[in-house]
Amino acid sequence: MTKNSNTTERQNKEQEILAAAEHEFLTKGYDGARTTSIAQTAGVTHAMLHYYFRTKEQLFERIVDEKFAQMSHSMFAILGDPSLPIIERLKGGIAAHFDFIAENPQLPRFVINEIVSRPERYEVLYKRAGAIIDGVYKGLQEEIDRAAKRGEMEPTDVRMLFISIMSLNVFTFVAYPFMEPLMGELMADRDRFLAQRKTENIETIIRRIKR
Amino acid sequence: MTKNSNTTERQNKEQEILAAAEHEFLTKGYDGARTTSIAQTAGVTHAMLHYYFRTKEQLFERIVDEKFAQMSHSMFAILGDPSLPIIERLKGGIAAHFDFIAENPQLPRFVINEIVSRPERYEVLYKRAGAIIDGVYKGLQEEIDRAAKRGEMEPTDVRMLFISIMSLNVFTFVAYPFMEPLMGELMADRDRFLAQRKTENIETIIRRIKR
DNA sequence: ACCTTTGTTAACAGAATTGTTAAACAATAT
DNA sequence: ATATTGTTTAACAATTCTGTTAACAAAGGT
Repeated sequence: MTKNSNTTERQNKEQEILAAAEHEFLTKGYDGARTTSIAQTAGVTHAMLHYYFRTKEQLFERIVDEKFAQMSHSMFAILGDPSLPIIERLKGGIAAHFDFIAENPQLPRFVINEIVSRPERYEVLYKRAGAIIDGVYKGLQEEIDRAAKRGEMEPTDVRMLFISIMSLNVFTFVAYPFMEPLMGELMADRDRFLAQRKTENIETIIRRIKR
Repeated sequence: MTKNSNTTERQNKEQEILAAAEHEFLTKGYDGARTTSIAQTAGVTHAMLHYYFRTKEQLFERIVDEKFAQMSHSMFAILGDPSLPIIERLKGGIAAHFDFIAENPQLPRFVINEIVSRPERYEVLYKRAGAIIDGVYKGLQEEIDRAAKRGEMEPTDVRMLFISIMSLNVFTFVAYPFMEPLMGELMADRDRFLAQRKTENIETIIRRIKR
């Protein structure tokens, strides 16, 4: 075997472990996850898992970092395309956010659970994030203020608007397993339901802000 | 000591354990919860906890049963007062639902996590719940259809409407610890923020359904 | 060919956690 | 008073899980 195929194999194993860990942590959380189960899914002995990632904690942090980055990515998606008129921009932003969460449906629940169970850990991270978000959203707030002055839309607090958008988009996925058995045929066809839900969420928000 | 004061003490201990267990399970989940920690919080030895509730599993189920009942209660609150005109009825329903969750802010996250982590367990429960909800909501759907025919509101699918209401109301609390550090002064005064959020959610839904 | 580095395995150690038990203790009824 | 029933405690058993170690294998560089 050449050097190349070897490092590839090594990377493969690392990736296998990471993939298995992602699935395990996202479905069962840190406490419910078992390193032996992750190793088994990845097709390696559990000693190998420790060889590659030292501890469960460190493996978990790799996943957490990735998921926090994705979560922040998803939130920025709401901002939409600044070159579009405000209403179109928001429509696009809501849709992009929805699609992103649709591809990572377990993401919000995982991130929220993690924050709830160990808030201290993320205080530093949050201080920075809060400042960044503050700055970025300020721009949108100003554009909204101008549009409102022109009478194109209701005066609106961006932060409240964002909470509403996230509520509508995120809840659909966070609560999916809870709602699905209660809703009968409505949710039977997942793709159809999600498409309906996306337009519904856009419609709901637009009606809220259009004058 | 009389027989009475004795049974009272016993009930007190049981209640103490249950209260401690509720807090532990709701904040940390089943896997993260520790029976020793519950016992300590309740001020009893951990052997006593086993004496009263046999196993962690059984103690957990006591809490789950209560929380599922509360969750179902909260959802029925959305139905509102049938004697009111439809718009007023919905306003009241949304507010009642919001207030209920506000008093049990950890409830939805707990119930959803439980369903996600062991769906099999609740299949039976769900079959029944699905049928009940189906029947109850059908009445509201008919009233909405009549109001729509009279031109008082948009034609609306009750189930979609319910998902939107739950999204807006529930997300506020599920994501509270996640959003709070990001939102600066907006969420600094919790009571004020919740009051704002409640009227915002009502306004959002009403605008969606009013013609 | 030899040595070093890296990867792999199996067995095991340590810690934490749930659950049990036997015996002491308290309350009550007869 | 005493038997009975229920409650409490402390010690311990059993299991599960994470993390380590020591021996071994493979590969690469010199």
